[in-house]
Amino acid sequence: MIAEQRSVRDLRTTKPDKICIMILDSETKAVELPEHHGDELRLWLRLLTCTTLIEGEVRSRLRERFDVTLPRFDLMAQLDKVPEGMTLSDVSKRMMVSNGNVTGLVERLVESGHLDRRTSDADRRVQVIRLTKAGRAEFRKMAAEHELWIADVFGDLTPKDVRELMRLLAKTKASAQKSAKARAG
Amino acid sequence: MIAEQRSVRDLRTTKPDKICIMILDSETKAVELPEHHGDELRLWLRLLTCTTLIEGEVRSRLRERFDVTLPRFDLMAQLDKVPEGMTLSDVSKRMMVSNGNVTGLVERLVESGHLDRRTSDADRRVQVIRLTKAGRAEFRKMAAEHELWIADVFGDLTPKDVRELMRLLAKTKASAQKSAKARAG
DNA sequence: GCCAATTGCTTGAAACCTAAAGAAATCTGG
DNA sequence: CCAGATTTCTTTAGGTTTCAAGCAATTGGC
Repeated sequence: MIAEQRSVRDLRTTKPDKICIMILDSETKAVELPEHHGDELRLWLRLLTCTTLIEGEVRSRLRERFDVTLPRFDLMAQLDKVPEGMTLSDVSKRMMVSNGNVTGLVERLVESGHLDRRTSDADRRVQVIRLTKAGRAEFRKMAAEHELWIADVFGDLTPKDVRELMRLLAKTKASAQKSAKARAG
Repeated sequence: MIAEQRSVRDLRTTKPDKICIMILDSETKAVELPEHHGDELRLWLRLLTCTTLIEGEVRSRLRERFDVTLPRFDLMAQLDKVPEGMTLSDVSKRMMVSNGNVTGLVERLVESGHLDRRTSDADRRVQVIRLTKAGRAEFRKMAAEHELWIADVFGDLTPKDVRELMRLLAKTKASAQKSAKARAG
């Protein structure tokens, strides 16, 4: 079982099982490792730090300026893109959160008048939700500022940096999806 | 109020308020926008997608293999780096979560025998927490597999990709911190 | 038509998280 | 020394989140 877990893609080409890799990192010092995965781990931690940092910043600003939570904003953002509305399942897939989570979130947003919810005629299991007129207006106001915040957060990156990051993150996403699929499927 | 919010770094050097920027992006098509922030927004969404994807994957595997949650794993990871222990405030700063959050998290980990907690002699407000022997042993086991999962998740990236991502994310982090500080400070 | 599997959503329990307020200990400038 | 500010941690209230279990509607095979 563990042996299977260890068949990491990195090592597929190396045949023996006990190879030691000698790494000379001029910036720090020489390190010797049986398997060299430290870089990926550091990369992951840095990715996580960036996201957490920015997410916290956006969360604070949304609360300060509009007294709204990030999940609500995200849900409204999804709906803004599709005026004819979407099902709860669609939302949960797009937001990458659990189904039960969306139920509660939608409940509160319907309650506050931002969302409109109706049972589908074709399939009575399905709930279609849309932004109300008021909900859409409020979201647009928030979204406009939000875009400026984000631009500011990434303000020190050159256009080239942005393009390069986009490219590398696309590659990362594909790699991660492949890895997730390999485990589950 | 809004006017203040609009002083985005990008635009600081431009004096008039209604400049239109003409951007010729050879890869896509010419676009004309009063302010060009769409790229940053897309970048942010992609960053968030990557992190959410990987985080979900790690969360699943931790639960499956070790029946442990990600926050607990993260907390133990922080403590593993500092054998002599740290204060709750240290932990909350490092993990970038609220103070009250750490209180509950630590409570449960002390309960389950993974953590050891004691009041500091020098300052009786301070609680110092450390991994117990059992806690450390269990963490090391989890960490070893975790490192392989992460290597697998980033498996399709070349070493050069990894280096470049590290560099760009470092720049992103610095930019985001500067932006956050400018708002708060 | 009928039964089983699937799909869409809801519910409930436990954990996680934040912001804000509060309690206790310590520090600091008279 | 001592009152006020600060620091450290806990508590509280309100949400968010996941997972698992469950219900209801639909679909597909026979």
